[in-house]
Amino acid sequence: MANIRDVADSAGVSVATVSRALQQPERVSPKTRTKVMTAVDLVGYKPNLMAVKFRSGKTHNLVVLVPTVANVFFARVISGMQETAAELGYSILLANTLGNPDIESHYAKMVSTSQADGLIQLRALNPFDNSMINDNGLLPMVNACEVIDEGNYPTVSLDNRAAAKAMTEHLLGLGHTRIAMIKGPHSSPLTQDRLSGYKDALNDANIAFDENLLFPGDFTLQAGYNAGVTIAQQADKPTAVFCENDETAIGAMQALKQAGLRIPEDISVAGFDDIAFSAFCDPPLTTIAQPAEEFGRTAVSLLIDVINGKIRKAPKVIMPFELIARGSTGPARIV
Amino acid sequence: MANIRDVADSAGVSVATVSRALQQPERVSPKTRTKVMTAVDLVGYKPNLMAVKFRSGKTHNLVVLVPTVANVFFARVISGMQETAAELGYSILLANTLGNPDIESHYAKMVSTSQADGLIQLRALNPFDNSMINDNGLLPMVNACEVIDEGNYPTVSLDNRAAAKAMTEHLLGLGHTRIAMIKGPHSSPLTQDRLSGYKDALNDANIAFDENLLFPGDFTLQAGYNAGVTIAQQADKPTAVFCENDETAIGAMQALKQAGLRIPEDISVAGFDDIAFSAFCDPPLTTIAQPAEEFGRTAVSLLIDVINGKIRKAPKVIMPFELIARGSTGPARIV
DNA sequence: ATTTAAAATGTAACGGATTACATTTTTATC
DNA sequence: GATAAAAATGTAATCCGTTACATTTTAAAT
Repeated sequence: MANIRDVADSAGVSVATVSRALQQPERVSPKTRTKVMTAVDLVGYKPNLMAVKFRSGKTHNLVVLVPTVANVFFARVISGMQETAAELGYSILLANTLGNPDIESHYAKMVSTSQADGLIQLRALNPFDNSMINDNGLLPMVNACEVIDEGNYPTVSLDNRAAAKAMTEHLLGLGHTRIAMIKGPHSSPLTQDRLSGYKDALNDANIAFDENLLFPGDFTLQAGYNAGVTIAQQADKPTAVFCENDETAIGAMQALKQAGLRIPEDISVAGFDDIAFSAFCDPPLTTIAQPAEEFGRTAVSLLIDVINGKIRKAPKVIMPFELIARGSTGPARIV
Repeated sequence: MANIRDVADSAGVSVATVSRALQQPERVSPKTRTKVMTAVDLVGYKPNLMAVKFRSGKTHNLVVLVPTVANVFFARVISGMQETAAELGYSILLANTLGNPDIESHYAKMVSTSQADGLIQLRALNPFDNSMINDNGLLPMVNACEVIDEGNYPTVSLDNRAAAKAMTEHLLGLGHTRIAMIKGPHSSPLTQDRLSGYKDALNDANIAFDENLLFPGDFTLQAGYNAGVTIAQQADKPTAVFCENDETAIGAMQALKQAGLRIPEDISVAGFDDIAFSAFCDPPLTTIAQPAEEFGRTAVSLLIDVINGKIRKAPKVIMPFELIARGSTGPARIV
């Protein structure tokens, strides 16, 4: 591989001149510029960006930890990230962690080992050991979507509690009083927040919270299906099911329909996220839309501010949500 | 940030000794090893991997170009990649290109600019200009899933033609003779191959190919829906629709059902890919399953062989497929 | 033509870890 | 205890651009 010295030799100038001709063309005479460009082509010079980044100490890489890119919601967030990153001259190094702590740690260490300038987590947990925190006591990091309170990191999140409350109120407004909830993974603060919002709405409506209407899940189609099967078998069925994400809802609908229940006539189903499939399932799913791409854009933009020291107090950005009412929810069946 | 010299000073040894204590502990005395380790902790030393990679010329990074991580099939492929890469000590730099040539080029250049050792493309086109081809005339690259013939690159692909033929034969076997096809994007060789397989089967069955049974698509839910609407409006409807991917099929089913057609009684629908949603839609989708994770594993493993110069003639790996018959296909309605 | 300022170019240090080669220390052997 | 061999450690070059500082060339002004 040709290096800058080969170009300098070929052009008959010094390496400094070559560097200037490439980085700040106005600093060299037009004659020299031409000579250098010709030499670059001649020797097939490609700058070794590893060397550049090594010397400058700035990699212009951002690591993004995603539990799984297979989550359609995350995919949209990532698109937004890539967009803003490209605009600001950064690359996204996307780490599909599969929840594996080894993979998480491997990629997160890219920051402390100078391979990336900052980190965005699209997940809640923060199990990084201190080896990942740099000397200032703070890793350049932003938490998005699933947010933790601990730590002085900027966050971009939804008011999940308010959104879940809004959805529950939507169901209450349709006359439902026995509303089941299929939860997300225990470890996720989303699950806690959405559950709280659900309870808030019940409370405001003077309906007692019933532990038996809570079903476990993990945000997957299969978990939703399993919960749906259980619900369909119950003697005293709920008239509505609020699922903590759309995958869960789609899985649950499948089980409920297979059990002979009509949606929404016999039972209403609501989701959360508004993934693409939700508009195309049968019936189309009532859900909470989140500005996914905007999550990504905001997170990247915040992270770059952190990296450039432009942020003093860590901002906590709350994004707006929208309740999308579709065919999967309807008036409660009179029992 | 503490560097290796700080450690050396703190431990009272030379930098060479520190390096050896960390890389090849058996090369230094136990006494020294302890001193060095203590110093490492004391000064909070984290090796600058940018420096290491710069000097060694090996980044142990692999760039993966994906048109969109939102494609659930690709998400599985990526998981497989990450798995094998981690095993072999490599990191995956995932580039969600959105089909944007600027983004593609940006990430692909990471190889020629020494920021990554190799490249995997999960897409067919090969528009890279020569600036990305290094001096040996060949970029360390593997094409997976969507494969091009040109170029002497290893490939991992499915026999899409055979798979499409198998699916068409499945439909023919159910008595269908008017089988529509909703295609993928024109630019994709997958589309060509799957169309060829479809024609092969028709040909073998002595059924004339009918141009009017071909509908455009682009692998999205919306495109499938649009095609479904068109099909449902036709006077002389086909009795089966073969979609070139599952998203398309799910979108099409939605439109057909909304138009009052029963699936599969009135019309059968088949897809391709076996994404997770396909088992949970209504009715569950008959489709072609591909070993997605295995695609990823194989691609990474091949690429690393290429990087290490272990490959002479570029292998062309063909992965097996499986037809998954579910509820969306049934006997043709007697007309 | 001379002086001065501005523009262009060159020289060399630097970033952080690795490693070939040189040197010192330890261990083994007689 | 002397000598050789082996082990441990140190010195300094290296990877490749960038850039502060030094020097040379060109242009402008008198």
